[in-house]
Amino acid sequence: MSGSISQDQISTLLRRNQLSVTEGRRRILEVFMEAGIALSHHDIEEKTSERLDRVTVYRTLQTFLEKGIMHTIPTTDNSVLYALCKDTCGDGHHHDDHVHFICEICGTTTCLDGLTIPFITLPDGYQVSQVNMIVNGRCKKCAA
Amino acid sequence: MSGSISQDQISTLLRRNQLSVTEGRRRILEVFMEAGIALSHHDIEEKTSERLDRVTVYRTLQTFLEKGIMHTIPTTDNSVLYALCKDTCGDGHHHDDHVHFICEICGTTTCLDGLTIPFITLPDGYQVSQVNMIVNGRCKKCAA
DNA sequence: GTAACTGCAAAATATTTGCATCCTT
DNA sequence: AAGGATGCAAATATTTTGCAGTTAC
Repeated sequence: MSGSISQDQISTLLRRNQLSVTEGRRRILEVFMEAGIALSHHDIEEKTSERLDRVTVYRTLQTFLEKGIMHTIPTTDNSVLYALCKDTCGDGHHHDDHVHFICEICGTTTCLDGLTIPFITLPDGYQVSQVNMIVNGRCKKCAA
Repeated sequence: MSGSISQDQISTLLRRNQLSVTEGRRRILEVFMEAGIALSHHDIEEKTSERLDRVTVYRTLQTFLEKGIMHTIPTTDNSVLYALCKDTCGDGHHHDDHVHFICEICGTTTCLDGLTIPFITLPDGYQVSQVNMIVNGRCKKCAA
């Protein structure tokens, strides 16, 4: 399972974001890549507790959010999930507009940055600077 | 200021949602109607501290979220705001799709339920059941 | 070697729960 | 009168901070 995750990929992602490669950062990225879905802070703590202190998890996630490597996604039950954005991993850049797709069956979260957010017509005089969409539904696998 | 907020309006909203009219619920709705913007839990506590216990604020907000009278809105700094949805106040119904507009200048939050969320094209086979949009920008007043 | 990351301990905050009392209908 | 809402006290949980030791480059 973790064999499919390349350490090179992780190192590259970190370096592209001007971050040193450390145990905490590597481990947290591994967890996200293995999971493939958005995780709560609690989930992450659980999956890293053998190797990382809770405080390191807080600080690392904070760093990742600031760098735009991860994003937070609100849930309907009023909690927050952390998601690794795939295309961000690729190019190390942070985009302003985001579409997150969350599968209601398997929980898979996909960051659809490639998707163009359609123009919406707002009341007269309103100016849009940033749009975030959260799309809930069923992913390809679970739709059938 | 609070003179412009009708107690009738508040009572009606509560009754439409099968909720009894109590001090805590009335006071919290007043605060939101006076403010006109989305508020953090901390804001709400502050504005009600003279009359309500902190625990009542927690329980009342929870109730309002369950009834769909209010919604939570994630912010870019990873915290959560509570917003009273205007059209929900009107008809007492909860809609699945939501568009929230947040003015980056004055903080005014508008729940644009009347707005039709445009169809977005997702990867093959994906099914959409609910969409939430958060639009950041400048409201009419602040755009000029 | 130096700057930055990490773990530990502890403080500060935030949230939940139990229960007795009061209010709404 | 009865069920539910509220306040208070206290238990939990969450998040932040300071500092000393360790690691990455």
